[in-house]
Order: sequence, then C-alpha cells, then structure tokens
Amino acid sequence: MIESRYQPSEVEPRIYVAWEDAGAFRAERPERAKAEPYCIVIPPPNVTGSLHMGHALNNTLQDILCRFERMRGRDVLWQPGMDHAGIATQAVVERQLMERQQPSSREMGREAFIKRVWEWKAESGGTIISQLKRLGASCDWSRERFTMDEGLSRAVLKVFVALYREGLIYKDKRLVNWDPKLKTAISDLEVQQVESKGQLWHIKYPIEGSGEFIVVATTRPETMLGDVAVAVHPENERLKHLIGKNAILPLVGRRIPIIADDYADPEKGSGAVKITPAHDFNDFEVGRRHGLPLVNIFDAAAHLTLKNNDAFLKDAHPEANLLESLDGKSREAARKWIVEQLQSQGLIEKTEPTTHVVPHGDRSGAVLEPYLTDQWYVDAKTLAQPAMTAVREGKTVFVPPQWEATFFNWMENIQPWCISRQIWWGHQIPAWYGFTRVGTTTLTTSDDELIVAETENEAVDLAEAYYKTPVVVLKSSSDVIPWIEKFQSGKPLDVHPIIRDPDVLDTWFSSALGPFSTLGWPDQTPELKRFYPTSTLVTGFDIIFFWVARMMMMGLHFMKEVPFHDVYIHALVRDERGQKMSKSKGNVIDPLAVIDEYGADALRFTLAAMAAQGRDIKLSSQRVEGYRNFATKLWNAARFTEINGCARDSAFDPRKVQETLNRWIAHETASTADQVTTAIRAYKFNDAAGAIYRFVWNVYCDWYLELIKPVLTGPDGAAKSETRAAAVWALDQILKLLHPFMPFVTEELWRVTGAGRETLLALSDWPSLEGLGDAQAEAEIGWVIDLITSIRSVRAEINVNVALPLAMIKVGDHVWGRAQRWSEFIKRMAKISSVNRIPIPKPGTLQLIVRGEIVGLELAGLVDLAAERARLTKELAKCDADIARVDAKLGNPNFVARAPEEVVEEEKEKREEALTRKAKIAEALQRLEGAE
RNA sequence: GGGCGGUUAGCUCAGCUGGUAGAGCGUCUGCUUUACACGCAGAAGGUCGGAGGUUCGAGACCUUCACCGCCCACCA
Repeated sequence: MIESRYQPSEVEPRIYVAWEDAGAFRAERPERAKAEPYCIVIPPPNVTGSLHMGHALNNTLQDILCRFERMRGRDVLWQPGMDHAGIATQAVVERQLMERQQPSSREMGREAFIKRVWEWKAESGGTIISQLKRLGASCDWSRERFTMDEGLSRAVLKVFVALYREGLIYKDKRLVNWDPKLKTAISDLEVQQVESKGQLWHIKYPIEGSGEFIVVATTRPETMLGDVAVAVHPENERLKHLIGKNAILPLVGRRIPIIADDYADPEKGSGAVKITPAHDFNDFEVGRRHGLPLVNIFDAAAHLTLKNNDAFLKDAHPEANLLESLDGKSREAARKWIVEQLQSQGLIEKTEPTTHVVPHGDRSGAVLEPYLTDQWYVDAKTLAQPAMTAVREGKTVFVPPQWEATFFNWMENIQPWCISRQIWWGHQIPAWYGFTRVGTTTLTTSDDELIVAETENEAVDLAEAYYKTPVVVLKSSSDVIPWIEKFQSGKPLDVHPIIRDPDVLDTWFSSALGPFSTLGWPDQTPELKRFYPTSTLVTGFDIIFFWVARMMMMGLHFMKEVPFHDVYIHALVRDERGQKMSKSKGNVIDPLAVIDEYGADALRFTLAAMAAQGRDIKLSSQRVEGYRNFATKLWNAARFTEINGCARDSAFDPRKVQETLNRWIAHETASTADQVTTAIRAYKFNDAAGAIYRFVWNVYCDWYLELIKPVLTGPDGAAKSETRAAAVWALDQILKLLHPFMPFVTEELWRVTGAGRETLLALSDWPSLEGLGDAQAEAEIGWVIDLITSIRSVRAEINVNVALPLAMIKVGDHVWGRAQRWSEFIKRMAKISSVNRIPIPKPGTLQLIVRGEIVGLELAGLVDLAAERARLTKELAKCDADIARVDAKLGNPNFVARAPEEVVEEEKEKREEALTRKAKIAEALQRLEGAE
C-alpha cells in the first residue's frame, strides 16, 4: 500500500543506490553498442567546492538531457570530473594551516605543501560528488577524472610542449596584472574592475631652470617615485611650449623630460600626465614609444623597494628622509607620506574627490598592480581563428544564439593569455633553465638555454646534448648557491646545473583540454573515438571566455574537430538582490538545505521550470514548495490507481482502446509526449516542464481520474478492465515523461507500481506515441468538460449547493445522445440529480449556453429572477461586444483584402458563433420575461 | 565610452516565426466530494515602462526616451 505522503528523504538515497547498483549510468552498456552516442562533459566543479545553486541548475539541466537521451536509447556518457582550482585550493589549504597554527606553505616547502594539498583533496574532494548524487546527477562515476590525475597531467604537458614547439606558447617580459597578496600573475579575465571612490591629486612638478611648474593629476601619488617623464599632447595650446624641457621630480630629484604624446588628453586631469612605465599599462606603451627607462619601485608584495634599487637610484637625488621613511612600506603608507611631504612643500595644487574603477583580483580581492615580470603566454589570437570559423560555419551552435555575439566580440579582440602562476598547486611548467652567468645574488639564464620537454629525463637529455657535459637537476633555488662560486671561478664546468621553472599553469589551461583529455587523450582510447566531438556543453555565460572559448581553441587545434556541437548557455541563479552568487561574497543559497526540506525533485523541477532562455533566475522557496506539492499530487494519483485495482496489462495497446475516455487520455498523453520531446530537444526546459505539469495535474488528475471514477466503481466488464489498464498505462507514460525532471519520485513509483517490470525507469524507453490523435474523442470529452465547468461556475456564482435537475432545452439528437451517454459522469461531477430533454424550460430555470446549446438548471423556487435577468443581460452585452469587435474587423476593407484568408475565415466563424450564442441568450432572456 | 539583457496580474516569472494576455504563489468565496487540505470547486486582479512609427492588426517588429541589471574597456 502506498503511503499518502511522498517522503523524499527516505526514498532518494535508496533510489540512487539502486541506479548505481544497476550500473544505470554507465556508458557503453553492451546492449547499446550500436546506439548513437551522446556525450556531455561536466563543467568540472572545484575540488574544494560544495554544491551551490549554480551547480544545481547547471547539473539539473545536464541531467535532464542525459536522462532524456538515455531513455531515447542513446549510448549516453555524462563524463564527470573535478578541477584542481589552483589558486582557490592553495588559498584554502594555506588558510587552514594558518588557522591550525601549523607551519606555513613557505616554511614547509613546496614538496611537503603539495603533499598536504593532496591530503586535503583526499579528505574533502568527494564532498561535491556526493552532493551531485543527492541532486540525482546521472554521471558515469566509474569514469571520474581529476585535472591533476596522471592522465590529464600527461595531456597538459603534451599540449604545452606541442604549443611551445609550434611557437604558440612563449615566454615574455611585459607588464602583467599582478596580485600582490597572492604574489602571482593572473590573466586579464581574473581582473575585477571595481568602482571605488578616490582622490585626484594635482601635483606641481617644478620645471628645470625656471620658477614655473607643470601640474600633473594622479590618483596614485606614490607611483611618482617611478615617474620617468611627463607627457603633453603635441597640440595642447596651453602646455605645448613646455615640450622638450625637463621637470624635476619632487622628493626624488630625478630630471625627467616633458614629452609630446597623443596619449595625453588635454581634457583629462590637468592636461599633462605623469609617465610611470613600470606601473601602468598605458604608460608602458608611452615609455616604449619614447625609449624611456623602466623604474620599478615595488616588490612582489607591492611594498616599496628603494634602497637596493639600481633603477630607482640612478639619476635620483632623493631627499634625506625618503629612503628611510619609505623603503619596505606598503602602497597605502607611501601614498600618505608622499602626500604629506608634497603638501608641506606647497606642491599640491588641489585635491578633488573622484570615482574611478580599480582593478582587483577576483580571488584575493587585493588591488592589483601592473608588474613587470617574465611570464608564459599563449598566442590566443592565432588559436582563436579556427574557433571563430567553426562557430561561423555552424559547427558549434550557441543556444540561445545571442551569446554568439559575446563570443565573437571577445575572440576578435583577444589578448595573449598569461598562463603562468607563481603558486605551487597545479601543473608545474615543463621548462628547465640552464645557467650562463652570475647576477647579483643568483645565477641567471639566457633564452637559448631554455629547455621545454614533457619529462625531466627528456629535459636532461636535451641539456646534455646542448652542454656536451653531464647535467644535474637542482631541486630548489637555494641549491644554486654552491654553484655561484664555480661560475665565478671562470673554469669550464664538467657538470652543468639545470633547474625547473617553479611556476604552475593557470587552472583553465587544463580545463580547456577537458573534452578530449577526460576521454583519454593523448591515448587514442575507444571513448575518445566514440564520444568526441561531444554533443552538448551546458554552462553559464560567466565562463564563456574562461572556458568555452578556450575549449574551442584547444579542441580544434589538437583534435581538428570542435569539442561540442551545441553550447547551451543558461542563466545565472542570482540572490534576492540580483547579485551573482559567489563564495567570496558569501551570498550563496544552499541547495542542499532546499533538498532537505522539499526533496531533490522539487528543486530540480523548479530550476527547470524557471530556466527560460536568456533570463536570470531568482529563486523563490514558494515556487519550490509548489513543485513539492506537485510530486505529492503525482504520488497520490498513483495511489489512487492502486486503490482502484488498476493493474498493468502487458497486452494493453493504446491504439486499440474502445472507450471514449480512454481514447481521449491516449490522445492527450500523445500530445503531451510530443510537446515534452520537442521542448527538450530545443533546450526549452521551462516549456517541457510546463507541458508535463499541466498534463499531470490539469488533465490526468483533474479530469481523467475524476471521470473514470464511475467506471471504476461500476460493474465489472470490458469497459472497466480496459479503463483500469488505460489509467495505469497513462501513468506509466507520465512517469517516463517526468523522469528526466523528477527522477527520484518517478523511479520510486515505477518500482512500487511495477510488478514484473523488466528495467529501471531510468533505462526504460521514452514514449513514442505517434498516431494516437483522436479528434472525435477530444470533441466529445471537451464538451463534457465544458458542460461541467459551466454548471460549476454558475453554481458557485449563485451559491447553490443542492443537487439539481439538468434540462437539455430543445437540443438536437446529437447533443441529446451525448448528454445521455455522459449523464452519470455529469451527475457526479456537477452535482446533478437528473438529466432530461425538454422543449420549454420550467419556470425558475437558470439557463446557460454551452457550446451553442441552452441547458437549464432547474432551480424551482431558488432562482432570483431579477438577478438572473441581470446575469443574462450582462452575457448578452458581452456577446454584443464580441460581435462588434469582429464586425469592425470584417467591415474594414483593408482587413478583408490584406489579412491572410484563414485569419479572415476565422473571424467569420467567430462572428457566426457569437451570433448563434446571442440568439440563444436572447431566447433564454425572452423566456425569462415570459415567466415573470 | 562600447556591447547585451530586462521593464507583462500583489509577488516570482512564461508568452515561439505579429491575429482580442498565461502559470505558480498570494488574495477572496465555497467545500470532511472515500487519491491528495502539500487537496477540491469557483472568482477577482493587467490601458503588457513612456512616446512615436510600421501594419488591416503590435506585449511581440522599428525609432526614441526613462529606469534597473550584466559584460567589456578605462587606476590623469
């Protein structure tokens, strides 16, 4: 016996185990060897992560597609994976060390630290997997991959070396976005522009040999220590006379030229702009154009470094206390000190508040510095070309299509991708350096001694061939020290040291390979052959640049084919203020709490029902509650069939049903199956969810189950047994159609109602119900429904509850036949005592029009004649309005001439209907007058 | 500054290639109708942000304005 309430918390874990035990999610099941493959590679969640609402939406949609295609008989591989998330994970572990007052990463050293991260991964890396399982994700977990596992790491190294050898990866010294908190370079995409309030200081720089000043404006006075010029626009009438002169940099005493450059916008700031090439991207370009020196004043933590700074000290005559006061200080402290000094010297012309955007690191939140370092870059521009071509040619399609524009916009302006990170957790760059000479404190390298190889052994071989001596691989930078002396001695070395680049790759570098690396590449595995290119990528628009574009580039370069045919871009689930949810903001809504309260099915259905293309989702718990109720409704419908002895009949054929009600439900079921199938195939998850919802609740439960009650409680016979079988058949179709959206409750019902089932619902066949359309049954039952609805409506309006006789007034044989056939049903559902055919209604009959026929509710003394006349008059007026509207259209010669014929016909039919209806109402009204 | 999206019932949102506005929740009225009160039956509620235009006809198309949001660029 089925319980009256569905209990998700009891059922869901059990059902998931049943799926796993049956291997239901395994790809390449033997019986599907000849089936068409379908593959989705999961956007790999961070290994440190836990499920947030974005994951819930993303994976619900993927799961709907996978379950749908699996039921349609395809060989489905939903390839799961996890991302090592370099910076994020390293930060988590470092914070943990700090909280536990254990040795810091620096103190324990690289090797020990990485070991520690692996331990953390082993400990908590499974969290997100178990959470995805709670959501119902039907991934093939037997194939789970991790970006740092052996195979994927091999893919990373191979790709790096190949691109390097093709000249598509290179090392370059230029300004990068530097995170002084994490002390690493980051890519342009990891920069968050944050609008913030600041000050704009106008500073007077004395002009050499005159009492004049040139005024520059800056929001960052501390960078003046690195100024090497002042730029003025060549056509700046007010200032161009100063071009060619020199200014003396206050506090520093450096003599800097006043140069002409278009970059100096006369409208901005003071019209003259200080040039600090080592600390500003624009100034860097100006500096290069004018051959200016680079004066870097910061260390990796963005603390001022002045004392041993050759570039700074050259040509400088710093004021007495400057070095002592500033060396080692933070940017903020330096700013304060410098402003005070300038103020006391009267060199600040004015200060004004300003709003400007300041770049922040998206991970650390720190204010970034443009910083001059050696980094590795990918030539993204070259790789982008085939990716753009593939999208233009429709080999990869964005859904909804407007995201194509976003994709192109970025790809057309793509910049070199900085892939090196100065952290430890990640794929260490497979590059080794040999040494040529001695710098101040370390050995230094030159470009021709850079060795890139997939393995250390290969690197050693290459180095030995180059040096023609044996080679020793140093393990850490401190190992360099003993070699300094050997180099200084000037004697030829009989053994050469090499050392591996300490940097690791951007996490997205390994993610970019996902579609082929998770399938086994570089090995030519059967999976790779079968499932690449994958079918669909499902992801949020926030990672189109980070991930989608880069997968396109890498996939096309290494596999010569697009990584996926369709890219479905879904909305972001936002918080109540419309803010993007993110861990760092701490505004995440926990989907697991929602699952605990309402069940995974309710959450999934809510997300699917709200996943209209091109719009963000703001989740409301009321909505989830509504869909939890929906699951209960379905549950009780199944319970109803069970109670009424509706058993599965394997011989049941929906094409051969006799009873009109059963023909009708077959018709409706087929129509729903068609709608759901079409909608899912078009990625219109909300339409699909809406179609099945309406069918279950408003058709199957509200009408079909109610209408068959008289049959089920009636005498045994062919009609009853057919109806029992049909009710269960329709329920089975519902379970199937709903399964991709609500896998748990449907699978459980499938089990509970399923004596003699051969497979799990997850592996059953998707309904294929062509040819079940039945216009005649539809018309007949439609009439019954209309009649019952009309009676109920008017009954509620006049607030009469007792059973009443129903009079079919002056109806034709056809309608009378229907009335007789359905009288039992009408009596039951509309609370009617008897159904009679009469020519003239008795006095006190309330008359209503149903599909052009007058039916009467015999109220005897209960009817209020005045109220009834008012009601009919109102209906008549409404009818007149309808006729007037249609007449206006049909009376317009333009309409008749220009509108399509079928539209005109439709209007004419409407007119006919309205006229008939009007006549009937008039008739009823007239009769009423007579009665009075 | 460049681009994109939004503005529809009290709330959250649907509305496909133009043909007299829909759902869920909420509200109101009435229901122990033997599957379900996480329910049943009914009802109220919208000049579809403003203004122009195209069209026989516009919530849907065009122009423009207003407000909200997002992405990209920009430390003068």
